[in-house]
Amino acid sequence: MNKNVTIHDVANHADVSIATVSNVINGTGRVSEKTVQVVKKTIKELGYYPNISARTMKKKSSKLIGVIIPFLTEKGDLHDNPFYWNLVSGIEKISRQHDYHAVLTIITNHKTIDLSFVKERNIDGVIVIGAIYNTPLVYEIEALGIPSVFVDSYLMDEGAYQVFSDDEQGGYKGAKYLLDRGHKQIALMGGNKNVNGVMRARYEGAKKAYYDENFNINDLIYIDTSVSMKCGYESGRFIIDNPKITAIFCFSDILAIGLLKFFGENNIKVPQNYSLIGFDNIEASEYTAPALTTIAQNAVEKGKVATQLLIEQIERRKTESRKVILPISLIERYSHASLLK
Amino acid sequence: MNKNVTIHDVANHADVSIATVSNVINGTGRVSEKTVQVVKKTIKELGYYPNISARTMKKKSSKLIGVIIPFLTEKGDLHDNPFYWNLVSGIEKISRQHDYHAVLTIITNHKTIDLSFVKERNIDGVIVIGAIYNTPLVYEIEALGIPSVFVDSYLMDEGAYQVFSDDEQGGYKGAKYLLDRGHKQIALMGGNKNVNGVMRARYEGAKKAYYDENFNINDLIYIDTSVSMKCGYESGRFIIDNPKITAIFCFSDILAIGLLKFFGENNIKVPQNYSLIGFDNIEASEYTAPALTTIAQNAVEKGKVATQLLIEQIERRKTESRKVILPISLIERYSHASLLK
DNA sequence: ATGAAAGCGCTAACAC
DNA sequence: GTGTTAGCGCTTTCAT
Repeated sequence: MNKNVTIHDVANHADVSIATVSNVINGTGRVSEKTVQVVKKTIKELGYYPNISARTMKKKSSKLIGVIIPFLTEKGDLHDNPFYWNLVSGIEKISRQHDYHAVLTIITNHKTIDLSFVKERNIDGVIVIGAIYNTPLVYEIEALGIPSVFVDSYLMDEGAYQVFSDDEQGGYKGAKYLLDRGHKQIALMGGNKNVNGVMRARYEGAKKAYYDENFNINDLIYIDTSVSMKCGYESGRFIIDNPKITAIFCFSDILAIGLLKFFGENNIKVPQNYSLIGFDNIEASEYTAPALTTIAQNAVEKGKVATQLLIEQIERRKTESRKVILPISLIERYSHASLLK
Repeated sequence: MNKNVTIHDVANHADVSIATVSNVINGTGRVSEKTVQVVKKTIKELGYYPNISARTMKKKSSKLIGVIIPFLTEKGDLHDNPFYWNLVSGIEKISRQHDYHAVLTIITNHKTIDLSFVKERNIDGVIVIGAIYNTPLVYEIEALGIPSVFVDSYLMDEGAYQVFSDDEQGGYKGAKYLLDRGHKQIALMGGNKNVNGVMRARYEGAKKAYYDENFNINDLIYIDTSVSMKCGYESGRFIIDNPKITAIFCFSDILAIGLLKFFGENNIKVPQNYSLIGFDNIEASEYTAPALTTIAQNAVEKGKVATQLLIEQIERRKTESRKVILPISLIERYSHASLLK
């Protein structure tokens, strides 16, 4: 039972001063090799662990990273989107590698943002997921005056550190892929693109494909919904009510999975009756029937990159860039067909 | 720019001592109503936030909860199991409600368990997910000598605080449900039940159903695999190679989703050719074709309960019990059929 | 009802 | 190469 072993105990046992112990621990100052060994041995014997709170007080750095996840408390509990978990596990991994720890905070209600823990705990930097441009959360984060990285946020602020996937390219690729196969009347399905930058970027990408290929932009329909299987399911009605539509490009695999259920129940075949493309490439997208053609992004990687960017900021090392755009790719599976002969 | 406002600043501005300010903040001691008001006003004006590190040093309590998630770094990256995310969001929610913060730690390699952060950061208590009985992790956690709650761990230690679903009852219900419908040759599919208590409990439950209903226990097959869609898919071969099997009870919806894909590709119909039951009731289980009959458990709730139990321990309030078993229920959907006329 | 002061465990400037 | 010491910002005991 080594209760509360402090640097003093180590110093006493090793017969040196606490300053020397501190130097050994931090690799600072000049300490003879012999002393280093003695001190290290004593540390081990005594089962000494440095007290990070004390260190935090001196250094004004807690080695803590705040992860802020805003949940729109609407109907669709975002609980069920595996995307977050992947992101967080990427964040955790890199944090740990650099001796940081991740503190999770889920903000449920935008009206009562409470960022006080950042000051109270001397949080070194924060990673914010899916913030929305021109929103109190963004201002409050920036007002904190500490390093921050925004993921999937599409802030206009050029100075902000941001990480996102190449959503526009993804939207472009998906739409072009469909266009190339003879689909002209495409329904896009996603979250509110006026507010959600990710959705807007994907939408803009799809639109660009229409322009580039000289198709009529009016044939592009946007179904504005929430990102959940349920909403994907419920949007099915609209699609079959608009008989011109031949393909649907869901801006989330989650939506596509819901829609697939609706189609199944109504005896509509994919890809025979409709071509369907998803977005995200979540694991389940490979296991739908038919397996979903989708735009892949890597959430774990996204979390890792965001954390690296943050830590570089915190430690004032060179930061390669303020904005990292992760590549996406199209995974061809079996939910699409060509209309061409 | 209120940089580093301390209790001294507040005391100066309010023209009281720091002790009084401290008393106001903590609601301790006797302070006149008037002073309270003045101090509170000053705190607001100055934008003062108490420094938790300093408080931690005095009180030996950090208001930090460690969440420890062991990942078996095998093939199946557990990244993709939405279960964890639900659990964690439940933990985070209750933590925040009680002014704690959750620090995530994912232990990837059992050989190098590093729990030093618990001592270094004065972590008040830990929640461990899916630990395995008689394993170094468990000993090290218990050696920490701080409050802990084990989730889904099935430790034999009667003194350990534990939370899990009624897995045995779930196994029982699922098997009995199938038995009642004329299925005798049932394949169970799950993780290694010699090591994983959750799987063992579900298995024992299923076995019990066989006993209770006087069926031949030899007709119960256990397919030992890893919990991933891929493994569910790959286990399909074994099932069709054992023609007596008429029903499969997957101890995770994830597995059932994988198996469903195998069946689909091989033109095998569910529930016409096989009855299929899952476990967990993840959101996707409602969106498979056919929708999955499954045993439901509530991961968010599990996280919440575990956190409550932990905080009660930490704050030495009465703890109702050391072991909480959450109820499960059977959700009837469309992946099963009766063999009876 | 309020204040003075000790001390939590550490780092870092400075002295030796 | 090593030791002394002054805080970091707070809580808490003990005076007043």
